[in-house]
Amino acid sequence: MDNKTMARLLAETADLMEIDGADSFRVRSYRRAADAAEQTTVDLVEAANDAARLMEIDGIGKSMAAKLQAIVATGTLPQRDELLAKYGVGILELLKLPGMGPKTVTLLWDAAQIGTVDQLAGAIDAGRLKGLPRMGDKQIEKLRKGIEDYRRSVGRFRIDVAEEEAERIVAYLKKFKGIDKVTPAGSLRRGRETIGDLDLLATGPACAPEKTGAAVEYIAAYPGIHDIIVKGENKVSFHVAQGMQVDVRLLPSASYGAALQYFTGSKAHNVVLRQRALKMGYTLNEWALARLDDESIVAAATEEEIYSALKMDWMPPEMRENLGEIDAAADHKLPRVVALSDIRGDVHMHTAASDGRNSIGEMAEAAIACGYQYIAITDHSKFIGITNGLDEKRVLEQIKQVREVDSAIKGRIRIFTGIEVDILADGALALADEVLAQMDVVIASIHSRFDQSREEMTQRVMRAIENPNVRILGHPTGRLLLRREPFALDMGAILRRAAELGVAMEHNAAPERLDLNDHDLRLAKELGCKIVMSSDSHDSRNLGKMGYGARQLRRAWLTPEDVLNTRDAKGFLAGLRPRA
DNA sequence: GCCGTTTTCGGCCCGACTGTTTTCAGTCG
Ligand SMILES: Nc1nc2c(ncn2[C@H]2C[C@H](O)[C@@H](COP(=O)(O)OP(=O)(O)OP(=O)(O)O)O2)c(=O)[nH]1
Ligand SMILES: [Mg+2]
Ligand SMILES: [Mg+2]
Ligand SMILES: [Zn+2]
Repeated sequence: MDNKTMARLLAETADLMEIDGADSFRVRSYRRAADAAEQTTVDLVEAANDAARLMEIDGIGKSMAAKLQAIVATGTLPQRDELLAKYGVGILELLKLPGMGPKTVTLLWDAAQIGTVDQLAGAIDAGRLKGLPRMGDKQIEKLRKGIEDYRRSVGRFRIDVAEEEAERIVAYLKKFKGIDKVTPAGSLRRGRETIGDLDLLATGPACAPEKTGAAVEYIAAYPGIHDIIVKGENKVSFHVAQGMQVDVRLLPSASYGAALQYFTGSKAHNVVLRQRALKMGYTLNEWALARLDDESIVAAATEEEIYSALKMDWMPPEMRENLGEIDAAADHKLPRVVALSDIRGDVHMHTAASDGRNSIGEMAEAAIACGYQYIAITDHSKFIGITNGLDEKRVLEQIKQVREVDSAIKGRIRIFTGIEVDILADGALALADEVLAQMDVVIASIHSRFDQSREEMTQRVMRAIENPNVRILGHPTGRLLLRREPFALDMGAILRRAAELGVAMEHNAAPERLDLNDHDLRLAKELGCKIVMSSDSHDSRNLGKMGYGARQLRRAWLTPEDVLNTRDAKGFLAGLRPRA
């Protein structure tokens, strides 16, 4: 049992309760608890014997704490089991169809004994839906298309992929006279590692009420469109050929701040912010913040004005996940989170000596162009499955080469020696200790045997960081976004020990990794671990591309002090694990 | 079911779009 599974059980229970006709606020509290289980840094299994500790988590009360304890003890939740026995598992998938909500699921179940997607598809083909309440021809066609879209849907997208798509669409939209500004919002603006859809805010005179007709037609004529989902006066939603959904929202320039605030979200942040507005005698929507009594507008043009009228500091979009930022902003206690521009060096990169493309000198020149003060050359160690990994002899040669280039470059940048040494299946390292001891930056990483059990993997990493030469744990979970799951690991135990030893955790900023993720970065900070953000470049052109990584650090509320490579070269080395 | 700068009871965000609704329900952002 783990937090993620517990979150899924609670979310499924919420879905089932809603289909079963439960009170909607009660359903909402289950959804809230599911989100809390997923986002909390408390290990729910560890905390299960302490109800008071569970109840400290926002959204977990007395009753939810007891349910969490039951899940840990038995592996299931009786409520969920009973409802599943009544409706069958297929009902959960049915609810996932676009356009399908709890009311329609209940109708189909009561009136036509439909409880799975396949049964629905069969009923549509057989014409069995005709005559059901609220089931006209258009509604039935909508459901048929819903099944088609669901079966074709590809899920979420990596943020770099989403951003590229967004840039194409933004460029098209901006060409329309009267659309002044197109601002990406939603999870893309918040910097989430994956993006469910693109949310684009269009503002300008052509987006003002009663005047949107031409702009809407122009948007709907975007050449990349596969199909249009909805098209109204104030918004257009469509799929592009690659399957990504795009929501374009049109609002007048005077509402820009309220609109951007709304469309940036997150949903949970919006709901709490709107509740705060109500308590203060205001109402907040995407058009404006207005007084409840005479409906006069208090703020609308900028986000700063909205937050300020709510007696809060403005905060970066990355922090808007309802994880304490509303209270912090109201108390004027928001931390100054780290920015990409704070980064002064990059200490994980490969050269042509192993599987990179460039020489040491080329990497150094590229780093100078990025404005960095130092880099470390960290090629792979010799290991099965690694192209061209360095053995002890080649490592020693490379140390010499690095020192030569470093002195030839005459202080324009500092080049540290280093290695990305493999952690073998038993936790030993792939290079001899005497050699590792001669290098500045020793990153230990796992590139093999991802299938080990949680206990084996935890022991393996523990043994590796106990080696006094290891100064950074590289891409600690090994995940590849949307391709390979993180390996099973007791992250809390690793981070606690790493903090004691002074081993820094890497945030690998390659967009397919972003490892550690935002959640584990928050946990690392809580447990006192230092972080190093690195590009893991295999090509000099990728140096400096750590923007998505910086967004993850900000999502974890990390400040420059938490990130070692915001320091100068001397400070960076001093922040690493002390050498014996 | 959760929660408290009026509350331990009585609230719980707010608007756009679609369909068959003759006055609004359902779904989604
Ligand atoms: N007030 C309010 N705003 C919402 C609600 N649902 C969505 N929003 C706002 C905040 C969201 O960030 C924004 C875009 O909605 P999306 O469904 O696209 O969510 P988001 O982009 O955050 O995540 P995603 O990666 O697309 O799954 O719209 C809601 O129920 N109430
Ligand atoms: Mg979105
Ligand atoms: Mg959206
Ligand atoms: Zn690696």
